[in-house]
This record gives sequence, C-alpha cells and structure tokens, in this order.
Amino acid sequence: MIDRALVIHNSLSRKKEVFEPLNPPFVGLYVCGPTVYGDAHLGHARPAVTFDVVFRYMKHLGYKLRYVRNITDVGHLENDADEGEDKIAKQARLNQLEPMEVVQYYTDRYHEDMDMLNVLKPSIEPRASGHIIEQIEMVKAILDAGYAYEVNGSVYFNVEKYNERFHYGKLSGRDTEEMISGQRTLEGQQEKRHPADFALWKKASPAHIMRWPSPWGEGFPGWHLECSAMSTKYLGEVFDIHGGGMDLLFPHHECEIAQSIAASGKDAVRYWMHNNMITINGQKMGKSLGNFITLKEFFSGNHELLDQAYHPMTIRFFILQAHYRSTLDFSNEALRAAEKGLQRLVQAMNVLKELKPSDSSSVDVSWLKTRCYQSMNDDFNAPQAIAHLFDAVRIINAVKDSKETLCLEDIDMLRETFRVFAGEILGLESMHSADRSQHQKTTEGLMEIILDIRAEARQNKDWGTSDKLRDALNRLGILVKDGKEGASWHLNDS
RNA sequence: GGUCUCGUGGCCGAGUGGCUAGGCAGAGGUCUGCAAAACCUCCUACAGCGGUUCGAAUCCGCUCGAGACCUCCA
Repeated sequence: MIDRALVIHNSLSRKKEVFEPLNPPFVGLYVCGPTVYGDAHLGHARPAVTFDVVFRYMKHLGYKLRYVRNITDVGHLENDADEGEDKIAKQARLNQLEPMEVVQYYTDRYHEDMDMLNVLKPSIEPRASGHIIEQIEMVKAILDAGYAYEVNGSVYFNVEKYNERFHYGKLSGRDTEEMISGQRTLEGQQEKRHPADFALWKKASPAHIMRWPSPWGEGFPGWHLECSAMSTKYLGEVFDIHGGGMDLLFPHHECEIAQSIAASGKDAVRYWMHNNMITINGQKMGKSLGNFITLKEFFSGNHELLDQAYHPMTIRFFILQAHYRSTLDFSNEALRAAEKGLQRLVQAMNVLKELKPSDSSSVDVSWLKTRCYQSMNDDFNAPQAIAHLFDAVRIINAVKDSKETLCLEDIDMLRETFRVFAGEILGLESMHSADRSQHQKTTEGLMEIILDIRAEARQNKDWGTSDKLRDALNRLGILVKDGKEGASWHLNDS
C-alpha cells in the first residue's frame, strides 16, 4: 500500500515536501556510515536507527528500496595532528597493525552493535577503499569539466569557478565571502588557490601508509569524494534520498553537491535528510569532545557515567521516542524512563496475544491504524506513533481487566497494527521473543506446571507454598503476577 | 564574527493558530491473603516582553538563555 501523503523534511529547502520518487516504485537511499577507527557510540546509533526506520517504513509502503550505507575506511585527514595523516593510518600505527586489520576489526564490531539494535542490513555496504578507481574517475571528470586544478600531486576543487554558475553553500546557507573571513589558516593550505577550495585527491607523504597510484602520483582520495563516487555507482547520477548526521551538512554534504554537479552537471540528491545530535549535559556527544559512551558500554553498563546496563532495545526505543530532527539529551534518568516505557509496551503486546474477544466492542479502536500512518507519513514522526500505541495500551489493559470489551475483529486489528508498527516498522520486537527456541518452549511448559501447583496451593489457602514458589521464581528472574484470570509470568530482562 | 536551530509541567519529549500528546517520576484511590501489575483521579506547562488575531505554546518583533556548524565528527 503506497500512501501518497508521505512527507519528508528536505534540508535543502528547509521545508516538508511530499515525497515523489524519481522512478517509482524504486527508491534510492544513501546514508553516510561510520568511519571505522573506533567503536560506535550512542551518537552513531542515531542515524543508524533513524534511517533504519525510514528504510523499514518505505518498504512497508510498497517502495522498492536500494539502501546504500558506506563504510569509510580511507580519507578524513586529521588536522589536529602534526602532519596531515589519515585517521585510520594513525590508529594503525599506534596499534602496530595493518590499516585493513583495524578496518576489519571495527567494521565487525559495528555490525555486532547494529545487530543488537535490530538495525537491518543495508542493501549495499560499500567501502571507500574498494572504490578508488571510481573516485579517480570522478576527479578526472571534475578536472575535465574545469572545476578542479592539480597542484604538486594533489587535486583541489575550484570553488570560485564553480560559483560562477552554481552556488557552493546552498545546503548550509552560506556564501563564499563569509567562509573566507571565518576560516582559520590551516597547515597545507598554501597549495589552494582559494581558502574555500577542498581536496579531491591528496598526494601521499612518504610516511602515509594508505596510498594508491593515480594520474597525479601516489596519493589518496579527498574527504568528500567517496560518497559522491559510491552513490553515483550504485544509485545513479540522480537519486532520491541522502541522509546523515547534521554535523555532516557542512562541509561534507555541501561538497558532495558541488562534486556531483561539477562531474555530471546534475544535482544528485532530491531529498536531503539530516538527523540531529545526541547531547550529554546539553553538549554534543562526539569524538572530539571525548564525552561519548560506546554502544558496547551501554549494553554492559561498564562506564562511569552509567548507573546500569541498558538493553539494546531500550537504546533503540530511547532514540525513537524523540523526533530525528530534534536533539536528544542522554541521562540515566531518561534511559530508565525509556526502559520502563518499553517494558509497558512489550507487556501490553503480550497481553494482546492472549486477549479474550467479546461479542462486541465497548471502545472504538479504529483510529489507531490511521493515526499511526498519519504520524509516520508526517516526516517519520515515530514518537507520535509511539504515543498512539500507548493510547492503545491503555485500552488493551482495560480489556484485560474486563473494564472494556473488544470483539475478535478489533483485537485482530490491534494485533496487526502492533505487529506492523511496533515490530516491522519501529523494529522494537525484542530479539528474545522474536525467535522462540525449543529452550523457551520447555521453560513455558515448566512454568505451566509450576503455576498449576501454585494455583492449587492457593486454592487451599496454603500461602506458604504459594509464596515460596513465587520467591524462588523471582530469584531466577521470573516475575509472577496474580490477576483475575489466574497467574501470569514474564522474564525480568534487567 | 558568519550561518542555523532550539528554549514545553519534577525529568524526558510530541505538538506549529481554537480541540487530550505520550512516557517516566510523585500523590490519592480501586483491586488484592500479601506483593506485583493493571486501572481511575490529581499535579494541566509552553523562557521574558510587546505586537498581529475573535482567539497564540503555535505567526511577527525584540530581549534573555542554550546548542550545532564554519576543522575530523553520526
């Protein structure tokens, strides 16, 4: 079912626009992935989860998506280093490892984290180092078009020339004059004709490990080229959606726009989407400030700022409870609130599975599905969709307590809506409940027996036995609750 | 200095002209052998000042405050 009303906030126009694919039903989605020189932190989870939901929802609407999320394993000069040195090369030297060994190690760990967060794998996950040829070809094309110049084995993009016909700065709302005044003088910029020019290809210093031959000598591609080259290769010269963190807006995405237009004459991206930052004490969580907590630390609780370990689904839910374009402030209190909220949602979903239908419904639930679609159609407003689900939770609990009734048709509709929105789209299905192993079936059988014995004891008002069983189960992390319809149990995840 | 964003109840966090956000925490109650859960009720906010309007948290202006980007960063 394709709902024509999907609206996306386009960073380029700073407005919400109705989404219309270039070649329906196909949709090309490109998202800037991580630079694999360290473990992913909470900030990296934001775009991953945000665009995972974009990917999931658009697929659900019936679009055929090709989702490309790159792995950056070359480039990214480090300007605070003594000499311009590749981040990955630097890390490799510190650890006495091959650069590709570092890349492999952190890529694997990134994938582990993404799996934990229930982030679906993209259709293609290309590496920058695997696309050097494409990047060289693109530099050639930009040179041929006259928008770049070679100096001393390096190639720079000619911003002044580009600005004669186009506008460098249209995405970030800058103009070149302002950028000159605000620029610091950095090492190695003497080669540039204009301070705003950026490198397309850099000559490798003798100490530089990662290097490739090129028409301009041995070197490595500039910081922004990989995304342009790989998105062109896999999605075409023009494609639908490009996503990434807001901090990439300038210069990274600005440069991508310029590179594409210079190389092909075409503006590659139709909709730009940017997720906002995760903050800690009101400040951006990031590498440079050193105030980050890695995902693995969240999962283990092994960090001085963490009061406890957090389940990956709690992290995912925490991220989804805020709109992707708002900043989201980390705190233990906020995470615990997310944990409790998610627990409530999951428990209601379990209740829903067992809910007994009545002949008729005493409450109206027909609005739920529609409202969830409306929220998601409005620029992927996941927090609002979640709020609607919580409204339904209240009804589900009331039915469980026999305070309201629902007919089978309505119950089925609720089940379907929760399956689609909580599970398929928001990806909140806990991995444990997702695949029911034989092990779990055994547990369930045992629990049935134990609770049966306990119910018998309770009938005889043998509270000693009843409490003994409950306490013993409690110690195993199994919580028993006595309701009107008898006892129920669930595993206490924390 | 330039570009831009934001300021919502104890906390987190939706909402952009009139209609309940939601979650967490707290208080009271219902239920219950006890407990837990659930349910009900309450706490009902929109930085400040002015303006537009029949009507503004929502639009406009100013003030104050916070943040992001301008250098690698999700």
